[in-house]
Amino acid sequence: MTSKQRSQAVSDGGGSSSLRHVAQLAGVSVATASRVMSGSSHPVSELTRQRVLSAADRLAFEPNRLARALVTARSQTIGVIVHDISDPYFGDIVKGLEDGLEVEDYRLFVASSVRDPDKETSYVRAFLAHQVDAVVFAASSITDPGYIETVQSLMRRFQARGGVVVTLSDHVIDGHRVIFDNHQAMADMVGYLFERGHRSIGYIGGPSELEVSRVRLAGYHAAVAELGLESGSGHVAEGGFTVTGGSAAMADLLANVEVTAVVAANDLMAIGAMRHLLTSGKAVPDDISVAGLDDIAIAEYGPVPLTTMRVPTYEIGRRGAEILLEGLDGGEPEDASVVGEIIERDSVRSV
Amino acid sequence: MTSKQRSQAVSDGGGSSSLRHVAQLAGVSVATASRVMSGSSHPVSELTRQRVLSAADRLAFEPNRLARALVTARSQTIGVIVHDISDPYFGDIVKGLEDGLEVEDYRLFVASSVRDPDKETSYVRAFLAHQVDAVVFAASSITDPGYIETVQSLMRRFQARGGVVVTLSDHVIDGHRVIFDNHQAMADMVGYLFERGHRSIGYIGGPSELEVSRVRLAGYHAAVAELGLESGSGHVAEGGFTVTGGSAAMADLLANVEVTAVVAANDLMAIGAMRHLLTSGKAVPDDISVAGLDDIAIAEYGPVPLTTMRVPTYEIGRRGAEILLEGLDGGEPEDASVVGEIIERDSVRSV
DNA sequence: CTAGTGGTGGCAAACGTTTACAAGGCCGTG
DNA sequence: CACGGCCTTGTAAACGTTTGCCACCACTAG
Repeated sequence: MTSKQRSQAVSDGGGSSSLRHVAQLAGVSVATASRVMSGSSHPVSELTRQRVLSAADRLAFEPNRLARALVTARSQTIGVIVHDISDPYFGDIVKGLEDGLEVEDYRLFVASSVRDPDKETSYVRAFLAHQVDAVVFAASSITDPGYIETVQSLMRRFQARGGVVVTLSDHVIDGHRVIFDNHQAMADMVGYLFERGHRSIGYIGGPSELEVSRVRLAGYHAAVAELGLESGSGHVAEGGFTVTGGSAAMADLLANVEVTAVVAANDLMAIGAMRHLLTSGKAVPDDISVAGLDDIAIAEYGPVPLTTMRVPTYEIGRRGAEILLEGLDGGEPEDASVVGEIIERDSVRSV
Repeated sequence: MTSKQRSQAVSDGGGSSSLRHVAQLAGVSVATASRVMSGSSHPVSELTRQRVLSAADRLAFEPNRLARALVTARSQTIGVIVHDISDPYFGDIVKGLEDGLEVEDYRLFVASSVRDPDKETSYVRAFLAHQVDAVVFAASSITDPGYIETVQSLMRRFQARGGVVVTLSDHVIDGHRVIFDNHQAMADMVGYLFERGHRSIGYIGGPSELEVSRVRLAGYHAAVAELGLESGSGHVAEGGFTVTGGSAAMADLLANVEVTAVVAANDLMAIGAMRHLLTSGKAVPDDISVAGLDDIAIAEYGPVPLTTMRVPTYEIGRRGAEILLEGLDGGEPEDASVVGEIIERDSVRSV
């Protein structure tokens, strides 16, 4: 035994031990130790198996996943891109992913792009460098030509060498998808208001740079047209996807047209709209009804409990995980589709 | 050139390329290629540097971080344990960590323990197996003896081999800390109510299994004693850390004692308390003032905008990142400390 | 003209695994 | 008694990097 070997053998209580130490202690070859620790299908006698196991136990051996990944070309890690992890919308999705992936022992890298194309591509690159087995885009596309081209090509190469990619929101990249139909959701919400007797329905839209804003607005227009409702450019106002954006847009709307109901592109804006209404002396829903879309946590506890449509974020994550696992297994999973549900609370009344 | 080599050289547009391909294309050794790609201090002539760079570019070479980590013993990854990533409280912290770590190019593993000791230890083990450079406990301790012992010993070994550990919430593990003084925060909030003229202040507490509940309750008691306020067992009620928990506790409190103000262990419970008050015909703040603690997003937009104390979650993450970086650099960073700030909104009035 | 020096480059080992291949022992069968 | 085969184990190469050590070259100085 060289002095180097001795010092390692003695490191029992200190640093991390390798398969070599386990093998040594058990009196077998590294190969054999590997076979029992990795659950290989290669047969090992019960006696030696026990010896290895107890040696591993005594050394508190934990296999080095990096080394394993290097040879198996499977890292058991997955990269997730979100817009912003502090946004519960994405938090829920990530949670769903986590739960769905847990059984298979995958670890998640999470990165917030804050909608910056450069950041996002750099994160994607980093994921690839870390040899993730899959990357999931939880957030919808950024509409930047350079970004799209780069990520597109990166992902193609990735897929060519066996990588799996799944998108959880409207995205241009090709990969497996779980789809929430924002167009239909908004149209349904307008339909719901129509059924409650509303005939003049205003729309408070989000920033047009975001794919999801456009899709939801299109859903509103489609429903209005189909139902033959009043509409004109005065019926729609835009603002940022925030409470203050919603307030401002509500003010614009009020200045132009008379409506009995308003639907907002998301709940935050709906809450802003309510606040503006309330502070300017109008009652919700008695004077004007307000509906949102998303069903974020705040929705239930706002100034007036908000009627909205729940988008099943957690479930989106779960389904994403299923698809991902199937893809990783070499299967060709079908895209999943997920539907919303209108949550009736107090901000809409029948007329 | 063997056929194997050819097929790899040709894989230009397909799979990922290794340093060997780059070296080959540039007509240099792998060692030299490595030196330019890794920014080694070993000198390389400008000419060959350019040759390597352009070869790397043509092959879209991206170094394999796993292989690098194996030899350098630095993975550039960090494991983060939270209670629940869909909880914006933790989302904010993680965001802060992300932002603080971005410049140094670290990747984050995130895992939600959902306060399950077994899950949490298994995640910690997994992080170690993936050779993270640091682990951060964003969530406070789970009070389970077996859990504590296991994690304690795991972390000691980890630190012994150079790993960095930082805790962002009351935690028993030793490591670097960023501290938010929950005791003081609650005492300050009681003091604030006192200054507003309140002399009979009720307390709505969270589940006693959680360290943070106990600490905040202790802060309340300390302040009440120091200020010489009315108090008795009737003045405090407990419930889950949720809106419904807050409602129920509020009902209990009302049954036992008369108060002019109530402070809740967190904002969710404060909102629950307000809802109970409002639905049972009492006005907030005219009949009873309500204060919370945390300043979650909902706080501002609740039934009545909530007066509360902001705990600077994002900043906690940022500071955690700084400490972590310093520790990784071999330094001995001091613990950081972070303070709250009372946010005055509409739920408290002076009497 | 030779020896020393400094700047570049390559060889090969190492990190901790997995796994193809081969080899040894033992048993049963012919 | 010899041979084939199965069961178990070991040997060594491989994954893609980094890095210690050495070698080479061109200069410069004596």
